[in-house]
This record gives sequence, C-alpha cells and structure tokens, in this order.
Amino acid sequence: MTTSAPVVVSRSTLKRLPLYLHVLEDLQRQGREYASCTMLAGKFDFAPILVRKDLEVTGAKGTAKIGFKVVDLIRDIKEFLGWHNVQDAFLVGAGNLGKALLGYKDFELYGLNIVAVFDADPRKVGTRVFNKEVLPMGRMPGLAKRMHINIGIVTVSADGAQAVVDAMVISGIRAIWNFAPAPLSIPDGIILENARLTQSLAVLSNNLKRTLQSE
Amino acid sequence: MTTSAPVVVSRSTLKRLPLYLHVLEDLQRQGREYASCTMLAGKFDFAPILVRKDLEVTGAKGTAKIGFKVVDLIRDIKEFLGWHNVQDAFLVGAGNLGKALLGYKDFELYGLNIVAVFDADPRKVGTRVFNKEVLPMGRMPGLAKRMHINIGIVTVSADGAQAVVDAMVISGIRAIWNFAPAPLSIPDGIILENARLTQSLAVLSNNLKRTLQSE
DNA sequence: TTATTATCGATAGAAAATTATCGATAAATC
DNA sequence: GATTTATCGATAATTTTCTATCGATAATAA
Ligand SMILES: NC(=O)c1ccc[n+]([C@@H]2O[C@H](COP(=O)([O-])OP(=O)(O)OC[C@H]3O[C@@H](n4cnc5c(N)ncnc54)[C@H](O)[C@@H]3O)[C@@H](O)[C@H]2O)c1
Ligand SMILES: NC(=O)c1ccc[n+]([C@@H]2O[C@H](COP(=O)([O-])OP(=O)(O)OC[C@H]3O[C@@H](n4cnc5c(N)ncnc54)[C@H](O)[C@@H]3O)[C@@H](O)[C@H]2O)c1
Repeated sequence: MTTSAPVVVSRSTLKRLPLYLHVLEDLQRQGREYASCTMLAGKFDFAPILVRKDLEVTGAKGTAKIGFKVVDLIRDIKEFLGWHNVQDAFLVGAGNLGKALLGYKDFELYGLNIVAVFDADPRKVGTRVFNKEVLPMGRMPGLAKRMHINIGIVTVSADGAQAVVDAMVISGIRAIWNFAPAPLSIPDGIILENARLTQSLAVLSNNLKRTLQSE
Repeated sequence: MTTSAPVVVSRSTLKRLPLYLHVLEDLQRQGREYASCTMLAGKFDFAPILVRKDLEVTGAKGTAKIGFKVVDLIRDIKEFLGWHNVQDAFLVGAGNLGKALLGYKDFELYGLNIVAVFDADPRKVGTRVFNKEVLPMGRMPGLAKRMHINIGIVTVSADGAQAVVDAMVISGIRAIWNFAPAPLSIPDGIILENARLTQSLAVLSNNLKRTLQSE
C-alpha cells in the first residue's frame, strides 16, 4: 500500500481553513515569510491551539518559536482542500445570484472555474452573461459528460432545484453546490453542499434580537 | 422581574432553524396542518431527536402522535430568530454580489429589508439598482442615524471592508453581515456575522477531492 | 374497549469539538 | 554562554453537541 487513505476531518475545521488561507495570501502579498498560530488566531478571536489543531490536518509542519512558512502553508492548505487543481463547473440558473457568481473572478483561487451556464427560461437562453452564452437545459447532460464535469452549481428558485439536481446526477456530476433553500435528495455517493445565506442571517438576526431585547 | 432573559442557543441550532422554516412554509402552502420532528428530520437526514431539541429552544409545544401545528411553529421560529419584525438595513458595495442581494425578494420573509445602497465608486453613485439609487459613502452615517438603521451589509472587496465596517460602527449600526473574505475587527457589543461562500466551497472541494482520490 | 403505534418531552449517556497542559526547540535577551 | 520567551507538537481534560432511552399521551386499529 503506497497511498495513505484520505484523511476525514470535521466540517468545522474544514470551514476554518479558508479563513486562514485568506489571511496567509494577504501576508504573502505583504512579503511576510512566517506566520504563527497565535497570530492567525488573533485575526479571528480563535484560541491559538484551535488553529494549531486545524493546521495539523493539512500535514503542514511548523517550527518552534517562528511558526509556519507562509508559502508552504498556503500550498498545504490548498492541496488539502483540493484547490491546487482547478475544477471545471457548470452553473444552472442565470438569475441574480447566478450572475454574481459568474462575475466573481476569485473562484479560480479557490479551485473553481465556471465554464458554462444553463437556464430553462427561453428568454434567457442565448443571452450572454460575463461573456458566457446562456445555454438551454437540454444541452447540459451531453456537455457535462463530454467535458467530464464534476461540479454543478444550483442557483435556480427553490421549486426548480430538485429537477436541476436530478439532471445533474444523470449528467455524471459528482458534487453539487446548492444555493436554493430547498431540501434536496440525492443518491448515495453524490456530494451535496448547501450554501444557504439565510443560515448566516439567522445567527445575525437572533443575536441582534437578543441585544435589542436586553436594553 | 417580568421579562425572562433572552435564551442563548448554539450556533448549530440557530443555523438549522431556517432549514425547518423553509420546509414548514412549503408545507403551509400545501395546506398541511401538522408536522412532526420525524418528518422534518427525514428531509435533511437529521436524527429526529436533533430536530426536537432544536425546536425546543423556540418554546414551541408539540402534541404526542401528531406533532407541531405548522402555523404556530412557523410563528415561534420566526419570533425566536427575530424575523417577525422586519429590520431595515443598509448595503454597501453595489457590485455583483451587492446587486444580487438587492434583487432578492425573499429577504422580507427573513426579517430583512434593504432600504439603501452605497458605493465609493463615483461611476456607480447615481445609478439605479433594482429601483434604488446608489448613494455616495458620505451620506451613510447621517442617514443611518436618522433612520435608526441596525443592520449593515458589506459587499465590497476585501481591502475596503474594514473601512466600511468602521464607518458603519460610527453610524450607529449594531449588526454587520459581511461577505468580504477579510478578518474584520469591531468594538465589543457590535455583532459581526460573516457569510463566507468559500467556507462552504471548501467543504465541497475537500469531499470531492477525497472521493476522486479513493477511486 | 383494549392494544398498538407514533410522537413528544425529560433525563441520561456518548461522541465530537475545543481547550489546557507540558516537554521540546529555536530565537532573542541578558 | 546561560536565561528567558514564543511557539510547536503530543497528550490529556473539559466542554459542547448530539444521540439514546423511557414514560406519557393521543390517535388508530383490532
Ligand atoms: N439573490 C440572492 O441574493 C439570493 C440569496 C439567497 C438565496 N438565493 C437563492 O438562490 C436562488 C436563485 O436566486 P435568484 O435571486 O438568482 O433568483 P432569480 O429568479 O433571479 O433566478 C433564478 C433563475 O433560475 C432559472 N430557473 C428556474 N427554474 C429553473 C429550472 N428548473 N431549470 C433551469 N433554470 C431554472 C430562472 O429562469 C432564473 O433565471 C433561489 O433559490 C434563491 O432562493 C438567492
Ligand atoms: N460575486 C460573488 O459571487 C462573490 C462570492 C464570494 C465572495 N464575494 C465577495 O463579496 C465582495 C463583493 O464581491 P463582488 O463580486 O460584488 O465585487 P465587485 O467588485 O463587483 O463589487 C464591489 C463593489 O464595492 C465597491 N467598493 C469597493 N471598495 C469600497 C469602499 N471602500 N467603500 C464603498 N464601496 C466600495 C466597488 O466600487 C464595487 O462596486 C467581495 O469581497 C468578494 O470577495 C463575492
């Protein structure tokens, strides 16, 4: 056995890694060579030991008293997340949110490259969004198979989401990034990740409510 | 003492509540009168007991064998989150993402009403986005104070975010919903909630990487 | 009517995540 | 050169979150 089994880490750790990455890339731009867990922790009000535990999973090695080498740490985090190889993705739903995602340049930094857009609305098909032609849904399966697309992004309204996901699964797509607020069912083996803005809003709203109440 | 102290619940629970809410609103539209934890759990692959624990914090009361009354549960969740009273909010950064948020009609359902937009770019100031005029940054503090705005939404680039947040704090804004991938510092007592899409993407990417590796 | 079943609500237990401790080490200071 | 300090890496303890159990209850079926 030459390859070690891929390490499974907690969702919480996984979600903190990109936070560190953003800071590290900033430090790199500023020409800093080393970064310590204590310093990274300070940026987020985390306990330093939490950051050290998180970085541990990436296999990065630090040095006592000086910390981690910034370039190496960036590389190790990106590799751990799978962001060192950029993956091509399809986006379905050329509405407000879909357009915003299409216009986001930094996705390349995060291992994502949206290569085609689809929509069911005949009025949108044929129009161009950020220099990409909106294609009809019917072309999705064929193109996805031909191009070996692994990632599908869902930015349609909630009532259309399940149908889109079903089509993606048929198209051989392996991982789905869903922005619609609908519970989706998928077959085993397919990865579903929900990016629900309202979850974050719920935390904010409840905090604000409690603050206002206790005045 | 007449008012009970506001209940503090875990972030995890708080983030699951809107998920239930979406389903419940759907059930309501379908005319269903009751919903059980077991059923809700099934929609998300959660353990039924987890849903019951989550709903407990809202103070909602269920009935054995039949479950929770849909209308009441919706009301209790919304009230717990603070979504029964819609809060006015300011948005800063009329770019791709800012426009998408401005165009999102459902925020009203989630207790949020974006009433004004600001941008530092003179070419954007004066233009209209979803029928709202983009205002210059200089007008933000005055208007925020006059209108008693509690919520600020940050959709500027990472390097501008701290300045925007500082301005919001000075303007009397109490809670900040930040979409920029920058660690922000805020004074005690101000609520900061980060909506970082890359966090969700990191989970997806890592899962996909592991899936692809183990083939 | 009585038995069965699905569910709630309360309490207890298990698992996971976070935090603390401690020896080792490398740099900085005395 | 010895001492102090900041940090890492490993292990242990603690806290938080999630899950299981169990009696009570309301609907349904026998
Ligand atoms: N806009 C936001 O800021 C925002 C915030 C949070 C969540 N969301 C969610 O993201 C999704 C998209 O939001 P939006 O504001 O862009 O909506 P939108 O109405 O602007 O766009 C939806 C697009 O999806 C297309 N579509 C609908 N059903 C389809 C189907 N079955 N197949 C293919 N295309 C289909 C429509 O033609 C439209 O172009 C929604 O589910 C919304 O709830 C959006
Ligand atoms: N577009 C996306 O899908 C997406 C996804 C994830 C994260 N984000 C983040 O959201 C933020 C906005 O992204 P975007 O794609 O809309 O960018 P964008 O460049 O389209 O828009 C940014 C807007 O902010 C304004 N701005 C910049 N600095 C400002 C300042 N100091 N004060 C006031 N206004 C200022 C700019 O004039 C511009 O209109 C970025 O931080 C980005 O990293 C965007």
